[in-house]
Amino acid sequence: MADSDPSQMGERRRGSGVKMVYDLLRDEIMNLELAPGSAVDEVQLASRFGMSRTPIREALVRLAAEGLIETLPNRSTMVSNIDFLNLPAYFDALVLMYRVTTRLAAQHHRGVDLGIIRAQQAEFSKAVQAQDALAMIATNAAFHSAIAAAGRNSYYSAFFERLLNDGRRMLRLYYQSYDDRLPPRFVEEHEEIIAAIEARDVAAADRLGKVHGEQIVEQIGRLLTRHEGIDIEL
Amino acid sequence: MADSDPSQMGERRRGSGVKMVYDLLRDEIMNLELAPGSAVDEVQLASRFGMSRTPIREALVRLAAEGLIETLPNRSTMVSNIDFLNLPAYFDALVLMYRVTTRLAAQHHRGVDLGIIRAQQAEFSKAVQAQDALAMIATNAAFHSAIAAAGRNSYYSAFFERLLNDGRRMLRLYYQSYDDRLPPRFVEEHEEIIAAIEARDVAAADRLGKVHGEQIVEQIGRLLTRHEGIDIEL
DNA sequence: TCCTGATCTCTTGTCGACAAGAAAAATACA
DNA sequence: TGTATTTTTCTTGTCGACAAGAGATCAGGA
Repeated sequence: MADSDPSQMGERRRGSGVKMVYDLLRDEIMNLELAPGSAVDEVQLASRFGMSRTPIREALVRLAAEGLIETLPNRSTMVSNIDFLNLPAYFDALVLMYRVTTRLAAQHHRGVDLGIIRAQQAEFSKAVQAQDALAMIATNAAFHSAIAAAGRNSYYSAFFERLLNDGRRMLRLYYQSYDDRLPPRFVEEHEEIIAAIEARDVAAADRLGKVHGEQIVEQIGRLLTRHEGIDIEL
Repeated sequence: MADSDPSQMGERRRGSGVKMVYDLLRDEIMNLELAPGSAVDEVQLASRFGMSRTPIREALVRLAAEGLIETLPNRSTMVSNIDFLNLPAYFDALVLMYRVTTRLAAQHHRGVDLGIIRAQQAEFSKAVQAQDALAMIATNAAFHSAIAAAGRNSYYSAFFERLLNDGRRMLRLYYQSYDDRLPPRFVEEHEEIIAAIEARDVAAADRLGKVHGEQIVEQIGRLLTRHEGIDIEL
């Protein structure tokens, strides 16, 4: 909330400014520190970061390309609202990508991948024990991102990553209202997923990915909407 | 190829410049009028479009966000190369999205959708008869985009659209070297797909989407790489 | 000839200033 | 008091200029 961050005010390397602004705003938006619908002012950001509007603008253009902010021509820029109308569609896509990425990881993972996945799972487990909702959401996403990376399909990875990021805001909203408790079952399910991947058991990976995804959908979606559930054989 | 387009040089509405540059460059890149690897110069574009570098830059940032151009820091900007290494991954994703979008269209399409889809199919058929490869690629993509839109899942639509756009460059390359002939079978398959959607036959839509996707993969992929083929039940 | 270092050139990255567009505020008028 | 119209204000969109980085070129020495 400080007007400016002194540690960032010194000499900056040319080109680093946009990335810094982009990363920071992205985090603030996804963690709901910047509320959906709240205004994003270029000059304000410029003075906050001690730079001109040009690099700020570039960061905003990138955020807009990802759908995280919206611009009203000539008028204003604001943080995108969370689209609850499309929630069933979102859940369909999410569950399918859970399945596909887990399945591909079982097929294509190599030596280093399991170590990375296990490290993310350790982080996730730690966050669950600490009841830290923000960390749970972030580490859960990182865990599944690592699995997607092991699947060696950059198209799926990119799409999945985007879905997870979109979901972070909704999940945050959910956990905010339910007091940060999350069933330890998720931790166990993660372990089962890891085992299936390690055993290269594609069918099990697929099934576990589906169950795990639907688990989360159940938790969040039941209250908000009737979920249809696509039933597709891969 | 003209240095500048006089019809576009008059008074422009504020904000329309970026869109125009973005759309045009996007088209030129996807139609291979701008070769992969070729340089993209900001000042050159600025003089070509009769505007300053700022709006050009914004358009380029957006193209970069979509992966259509790549930026070497402080040095240069160029049209992205086509990634032939990831072709199997690309085909997997493409076939899956063919299936998913066709299937969802069979489930969720409404009155207006079929008309739009049929219109696109008519365009496609016309392009095939005219042996116009560029038009075939574009109208085929539009046909499947229309189907995806009828499926009412914006996450899938956006992802699929992106895959189709990525594919346009590869397809163009392919047809360039094979003298623009394309089996009329594709037209028939499109008809079958429309019929399945209209009949709300989800299983048939799924199967036809898969077959149709694999058909295209076969045509293009066989020469370039061994295709693995994901076999997943939806 | 080949390596090393300085200089040059070319493109991008950043800046401050100004203009345009749209909403909000203020004013005029019945 | 209510409404139409003008003015103000606030934010974004665009511009031209300058600086920095990184390769390319060139000069000098072995």
